[in-house]
Amino acid sequence: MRENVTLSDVAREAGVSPSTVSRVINGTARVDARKREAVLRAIERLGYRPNLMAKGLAQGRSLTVGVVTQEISSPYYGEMLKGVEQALEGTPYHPIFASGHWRADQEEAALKVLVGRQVDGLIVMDGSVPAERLLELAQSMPVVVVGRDIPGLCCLSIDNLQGAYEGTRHLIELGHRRIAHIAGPQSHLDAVERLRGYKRALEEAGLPFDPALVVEGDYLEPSGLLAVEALLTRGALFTAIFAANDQMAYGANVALYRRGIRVPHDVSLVGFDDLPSSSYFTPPLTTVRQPGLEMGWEAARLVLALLEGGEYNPKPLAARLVIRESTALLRSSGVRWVHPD
Amino acid sequence: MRENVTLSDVAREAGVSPSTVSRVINGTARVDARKREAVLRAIERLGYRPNLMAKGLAQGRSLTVGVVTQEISSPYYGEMLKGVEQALEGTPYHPIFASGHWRADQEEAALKVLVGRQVDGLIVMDGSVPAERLLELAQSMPVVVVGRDIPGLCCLSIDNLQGAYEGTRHLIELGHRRIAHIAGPQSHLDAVERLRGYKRALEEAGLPFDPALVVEGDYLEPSGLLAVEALLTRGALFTAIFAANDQMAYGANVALYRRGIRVPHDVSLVGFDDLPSSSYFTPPLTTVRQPGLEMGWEAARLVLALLEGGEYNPKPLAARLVIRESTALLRSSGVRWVHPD
DNA sequence: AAGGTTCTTGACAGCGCTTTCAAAATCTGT
DNA sequence: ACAGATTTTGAAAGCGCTGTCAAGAACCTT
Repeated sequence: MRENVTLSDVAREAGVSPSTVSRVINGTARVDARKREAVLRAIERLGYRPNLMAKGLAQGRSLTVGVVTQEISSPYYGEMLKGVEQALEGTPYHPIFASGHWRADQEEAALKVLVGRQVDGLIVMDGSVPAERLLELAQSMPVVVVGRDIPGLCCLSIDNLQGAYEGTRHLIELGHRRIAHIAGPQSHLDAVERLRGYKRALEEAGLPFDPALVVEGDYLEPSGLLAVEALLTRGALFTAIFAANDQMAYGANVALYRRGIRVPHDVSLVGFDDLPSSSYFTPPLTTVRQPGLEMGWEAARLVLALLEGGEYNPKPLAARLVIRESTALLRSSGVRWVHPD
Repeated sequence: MRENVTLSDVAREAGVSPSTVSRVINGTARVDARKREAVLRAIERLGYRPNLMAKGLAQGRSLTVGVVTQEISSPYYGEMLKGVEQALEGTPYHPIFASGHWRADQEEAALKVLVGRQVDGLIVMDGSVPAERLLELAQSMPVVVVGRDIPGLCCLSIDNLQGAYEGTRHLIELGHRRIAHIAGPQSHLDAVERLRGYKRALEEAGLPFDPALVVEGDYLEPSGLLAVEALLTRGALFTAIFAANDQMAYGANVALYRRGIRVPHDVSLVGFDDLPSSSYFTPPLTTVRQPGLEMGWEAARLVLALLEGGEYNPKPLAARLVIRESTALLRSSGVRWVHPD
């Protein structure tokens, strides 16, 4: 097992030409059975492993697909990445990740890194790179976008408005009339869609929209906590909260816990995403499930299809309400309004 | 902005030789100021981006470091990966990930993929690839191992025994005498160390070790839930639980919640890891913090150092108890033993 | 101004693999 | 057994870049 066994070493060992070795490895052409055997044995004996970089250079492709996420450690992206990884398993392709950290400039940097590494295809998750930039990239390689809708590009996203609508609607059906909303950053399309879904459900139920009941967060836990604090100190009256994602719902829950406000006894809480940990939350969180793993999977199958020039119709992905234990009927016996201190 | 601008294109455009272009790009030798300018302008004008695969082939290195995790979507590894990513930022290296899914064969497959992609260095997190295999790999490239101790290799790990000892100790100091332990899979060294830490704390306090109080889980939430169920149905008496990781603590908490057993009022709970979500758990979880991000960071700095042939003394990383709200003094007024139904 | 140094530069040979292309080997049919 | 059709095979030219090497330019020195 020497240092760097190359294809030529194998060729010499097997007594054939490098071309032949290449052919048996890739199955690109018929090769006499005896020679094939000899080659395989030589490969075995030498412990040969093809150099993918050389192969990539020669073929003009790298057998990698670039994935731009916002934050690799976020549980939400974690699921998607896992989906991508799974979908690519068994194919010659391998994912390579880069994070945009929710900032357009960092996203652009991530794209540059991936392009420089000659990725053959690209999956872009959320983010705020200009659409034109993505369209430009799409001219030279397959690009699929998750979580945004860009005309002219393969996009994969759920109906955020519909999901938020259902989450809010669930609360209304439980009898809640004053429902607070912890919104996501309004610079993100999905966040504004969720806010719209919330409004629509209210409207349809004939409930007034009260701006004092919505606070904007940044999709991270602390902002959920802060949002509830804000709501409480400004004296807002509410019996339920619809958070634009699970992480903010977690934060909200802690704030409520600190005030001795019990979920769902005093206040019902619904999130959005259904992170893996949400079913182990206490109480298990009612939430609008966003199929992260499936989205990652479908995105990857899609680039693969584009790469091979084939067709692939991604399964429609829908947000779906998952009712667990953080929501309950509004207590009939007189509403106990939550108030500051 | 043409399709594939190569270095020679730039050379032609700037009226110099390819070598010169290479030199100004890499700063490998002095170049006349005027020519340098011309080259830079040409690069700009043509929108040239170096092909890293070609560069890699020519230099015999890929500028990538391979990272073997067990599960890319796990919050614990998420933190470590983020650390690696951060540490590599600004260097010419980029991480490339592959998951072992807690199975030796898959880990081996992951290693093969990474080696085939010519990674220049390797970070292996936990797992059960045989030590000899890693030693063998270490002969041809820098290898750093996180979470295991392998003589002859750069290893990074915390003192699991000490951490578990402190977690258990904390419970004892709060007055608890009957402390259950949800252990990790005993096939993993860290899990057995944590069990040992638990035992040592007990022993030191003169408390008996009761095998009926320990249940083995698999580090995932459901197993924590099941463990508590098991404990409860077998009639075990306990006032506190020390779980070998946070995820199992989450599961345990749900099981307790379902039975109407309140944390920390009735039972105190401590976890291990301090996942990002643990401080937003309800109640915020007391846990033994394992500095995932720092571990990832240090591991990456370490391979970098090995790669450059430099020296790097990683900061010592210690597990440290983080006291939050899931643990409380044993209620003095008569212990209310928890029992099945 | 000539000889000696030191810099700057371009030609060229790879890195390990793929992929024509045409020669060599094998197989047809008669 | 032989011309012709059909494989199977190896030589060779890249893929885009780096790095050695020796030639040429620029600088000294006396």
